[in-house]
Amino acid sequence: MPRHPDPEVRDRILQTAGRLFYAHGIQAVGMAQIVAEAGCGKNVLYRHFPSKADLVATYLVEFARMREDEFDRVLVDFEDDPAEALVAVTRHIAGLAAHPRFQGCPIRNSLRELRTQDDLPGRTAVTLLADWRARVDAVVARVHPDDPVGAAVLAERVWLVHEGLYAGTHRDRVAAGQTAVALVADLVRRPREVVSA
Amino acid sequence: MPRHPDPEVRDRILQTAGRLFYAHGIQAVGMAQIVAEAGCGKNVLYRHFPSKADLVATYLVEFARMREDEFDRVLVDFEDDPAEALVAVTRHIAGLAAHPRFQGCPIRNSLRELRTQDDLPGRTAVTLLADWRARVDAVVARVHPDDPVGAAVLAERVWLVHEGLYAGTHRDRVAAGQTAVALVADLVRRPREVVSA
DNA sequence: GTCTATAAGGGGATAGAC
DNA sequence: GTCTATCCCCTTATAGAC
Repeated sequence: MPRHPDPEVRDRILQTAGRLFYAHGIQAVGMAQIVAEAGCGKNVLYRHFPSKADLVATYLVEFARMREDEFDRVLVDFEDDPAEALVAVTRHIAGLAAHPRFQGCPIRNSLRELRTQDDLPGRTAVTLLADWRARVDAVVARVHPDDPVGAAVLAERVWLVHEGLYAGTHRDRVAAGQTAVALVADLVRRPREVVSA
Repeated sequence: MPRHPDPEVRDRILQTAGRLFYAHGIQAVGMAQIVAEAGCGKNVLYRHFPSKADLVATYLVEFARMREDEFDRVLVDFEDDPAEALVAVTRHIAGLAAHPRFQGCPIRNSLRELRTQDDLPGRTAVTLLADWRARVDAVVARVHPDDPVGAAVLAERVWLVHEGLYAGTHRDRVAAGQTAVALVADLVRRPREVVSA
């Protein structure tokens, strides 16, 4: 029971909210439940986050930051082999999907759940997803440094596979992960197809 | 203004509910809104559907029935060419995804939105998705009639691509559809890869 | 003052009663 | 068809402990 302003409580609120939002969905979790599980007063929550929309947006930003850190940690081992880096990133996602409590991609989930792209969470999700896509594109570009068209085709294909893996509604997510890794490895190692018209 | 039980009103309720559920999400649409837009009394709705869970489950079943009919209409043109049939099915999904009001797959959306697989909508969605998967598997099996392993690999890959396409969170769903069609065509026409261990 | 805890306001949810 | 009952939502405001 700290009596002085506690900078730690904000992190605890955010962590609790993130865990609940991810596990049960954003709309299914109320502010009262977050307060109860975070063990703080409702006043404190609203002091740090003026509204639920702010809390959701912060949750998405925080998740994206953590995911990009993981992304960087995976990439650092494959700096001189972008093709293998792409496979490794896919394998990393497959590892997430294999977790029993995996519930898909929080950013895509929020877009599917909230629908609107006009409010703060919607705009945040669209921006974060575009940033993430740009990162994947950057890696793919290094696979085909002299072939921008081939790189664009490959990026779109890899992204599509990642979308499928992040969907997370497979009957067997482990098998889906292995399939995604094999498929990306297949795509990335073969010379690119002839693109018609 | 019919005074007797109107068998037509059930369809109107179901159609209205389906349109609203798909457009805005299941949790975001209330029974009052459905009643208002269907132009019937609340008691009529609850006479046909005892609870919202029943209405949602019926909505999912009805959608699956319509989608399987579309599936059959596409397949009938490619009875002797299962590989092209698979590409055609993918192209059909791509056409759906290209629609400006496309919101992904209702069945997958309900699983993502509601999370639980224990209640009636959850069980219904899981069953319908398994049925749909079985249909895709049946077509893929005819592509490699003498190679069950290759067929299983191909089915898993095609399903993964379809999952990605149905996710519907792409920045450009038309491009994603073209990519999916090209990718499935690529997968289905090449001899299968050597599967390691 | 800052924390926790609780209550209230305004709205909308599902469901049922008339 | 309307109207009501009961509950939960987000949000704000109040009451009391340190």
